[in-house]
Amino acid sequence: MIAAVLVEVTNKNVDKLFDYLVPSSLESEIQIGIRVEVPFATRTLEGFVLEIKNSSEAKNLKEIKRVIDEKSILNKELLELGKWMANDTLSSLINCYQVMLPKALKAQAGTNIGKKYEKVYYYHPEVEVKLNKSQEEVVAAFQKKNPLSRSELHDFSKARLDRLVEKRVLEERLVEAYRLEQEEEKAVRYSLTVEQQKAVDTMIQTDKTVSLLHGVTGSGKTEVYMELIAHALKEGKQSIVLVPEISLTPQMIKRFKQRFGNQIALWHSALSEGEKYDEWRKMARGEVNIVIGARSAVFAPLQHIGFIILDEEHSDSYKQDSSPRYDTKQVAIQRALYHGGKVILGSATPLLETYARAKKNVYQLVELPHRINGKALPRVEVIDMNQEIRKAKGHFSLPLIEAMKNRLEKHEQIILLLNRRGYASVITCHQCGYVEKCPHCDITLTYHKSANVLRCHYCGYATKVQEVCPSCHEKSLHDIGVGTEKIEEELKTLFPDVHVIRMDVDTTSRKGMHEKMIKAFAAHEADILLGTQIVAKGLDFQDVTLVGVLNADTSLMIPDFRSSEMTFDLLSQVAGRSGRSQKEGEVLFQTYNPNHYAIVCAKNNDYSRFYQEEMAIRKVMKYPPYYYLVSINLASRDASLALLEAKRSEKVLAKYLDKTIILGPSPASVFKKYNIYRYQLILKYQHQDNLHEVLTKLVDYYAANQKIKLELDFYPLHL
DNA sequence: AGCACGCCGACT
DNA sequence: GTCGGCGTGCTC
Repeated sequence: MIAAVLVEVTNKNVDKLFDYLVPSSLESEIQIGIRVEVPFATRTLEGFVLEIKNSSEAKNLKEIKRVIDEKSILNKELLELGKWMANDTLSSLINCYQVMLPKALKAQAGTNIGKKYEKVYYYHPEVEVKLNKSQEEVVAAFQKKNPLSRSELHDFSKARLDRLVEKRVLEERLVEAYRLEQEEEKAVRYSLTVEQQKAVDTMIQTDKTVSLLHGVTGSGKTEVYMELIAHALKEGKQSIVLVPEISLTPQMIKRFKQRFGNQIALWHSALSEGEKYDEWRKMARGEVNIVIGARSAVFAPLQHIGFIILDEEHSDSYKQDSSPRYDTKQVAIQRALYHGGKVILGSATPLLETYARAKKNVYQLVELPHRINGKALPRVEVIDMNQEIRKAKGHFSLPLIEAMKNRLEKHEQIILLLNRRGYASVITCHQCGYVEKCPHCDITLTYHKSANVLRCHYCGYATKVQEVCPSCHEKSLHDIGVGTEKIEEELKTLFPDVHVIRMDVDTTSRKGMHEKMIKAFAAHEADILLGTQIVAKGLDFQDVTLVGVLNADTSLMIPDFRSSEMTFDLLSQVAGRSGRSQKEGEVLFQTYNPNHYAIVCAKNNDYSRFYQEEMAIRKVMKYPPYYYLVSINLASRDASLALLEAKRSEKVLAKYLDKTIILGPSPASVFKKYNIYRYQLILKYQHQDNLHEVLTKLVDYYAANQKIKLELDFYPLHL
């Protein structure tokens, strides 16, 4: 018997099958998808058995050393999914398998993450011995339940139990346990509105694999998801609910537990590797029917998938930013096709591509245009900072200060958003908000201090930094950038007695801090929650009646073709944080671009107009959804070598890709990181049949090159 | 990836 | 004379 093994080494050169002899003693244990230990050159490696056969082309076969697992780790579906992914992203197969598994189950020599065992005591009443009073007390505990775990016998000391074990009245056994206990919540029923019920029915009945659930904030998407899951359960099918990491809060999980009790497994980065291993086994053994998790939960080893739901489907967290750069949506679709299940994409502000597909009837479009409590969305006002800046106190305009005063007097709460995205290296006019854009790519130029130039990191266009603003002719072009600390200081001057919670990457990076701050604010321990992007996401505070965005435009200046879309998403989301309960909410956007469509549409909660405006630009500028993008990065410690190879690649690609627009080479958005320099090529195309073939050749060409690393991204969300 | 093999420069 | 630099090639 011969086994073809894919070894753990993540390198394109060894990303192929190696044949090994299976010693007869191991023949009964070997299965496809199981892990084995094999000799490989001078080392011992782990790998997955992908084929079992009787003959081999290779000679001098070595023997498999050891079989690691009792049962196969990768089932037929996951094995196929990995192959599809490797081909789809042009990354190594072993990498694709590894990314689907918890560390405990990756092929990786040297990791040792074990199962947890718990001591369980069995009571044997048939054993006839004399017991004293204390021992009778212990035995009495077994009246209701037998056996009992050690934790259930917490009241009794080890010594006390040991005596009974000696007498053989009790028997100790070690039983496999899970680190995360299933706690039962009491079931809460939800009733759906007519609109929600209609959405559920449509998504169940449609013959399309993918549905887009487009619902305004507060339209009750979560109840719709739960109803779909319940429907699947009735048919004996399981579901996966994917959420952005940041939304995976205890409150959110609680809602699902209240409805579905202990049928849920969790999957997110805060779990320890041991916990992940346990959750994975619960899924693989069919002990749970629902998996809630972040991106990689899309690989949950469930057997009968009914629904895969992607909440906040526009979130960039669904894109893996290292190899394999898979798109969670594509993986979900692939799995749904295999299982005959369905994919549900939910968002208040769908990704432009998603909405375009729904409009074209590729996806089923389902709209939830109304808030569940029948309340109107909060009133949004745009404050034109061009007018207000002279009267403003620091970063606070008079209308914002007034509104804050008013709310504070009523003891209502305020959220302040400091939009810090794209904060780095952008030159802007502090008088009128002007930013210089690339004439070819329509993205903000990045400031390169050393050469004192502004450069487009898509196409490489460069121009000298101006002294005077071309728009308002004031001499006030500066690097942008305000931090939350500065704003907090200003707040203290404006409102000396007010309690502020500051939430940004710095204050929330410690584990559990994010959660703690949210709790504190919910408990009214502060009047103002000041933070970056993080405050915009899905938080639900009853007493918040004012949301202020200090600088709505900053994200408009991000050097990325999605900057308008990101701004619209952010503003729409943060606006939805105000007036969640009975009190009426109010939202203020401070901006230098009061007439920009992203801001106007967010103010009017008008997704459809935003969609039209943005689509027109995408069409002219040849961006998605009209064109597909591929980003190619060439990285090296040697900057000039990276550039040279990027230029060579560009020539080769230009020769073979006749219908593709090639941009660059240009310095990548993060040009230098960890002393590695990166140049970027961007491909834009609509139809290019040989694209995969040509890029495969390019990948293979650089696979052997130690000095250059080629990174390919077929689904770049950002460039 | 990691390691062996092999071919050229500056040292105890 | 040898130690060690890294370019090349191989791993069932």
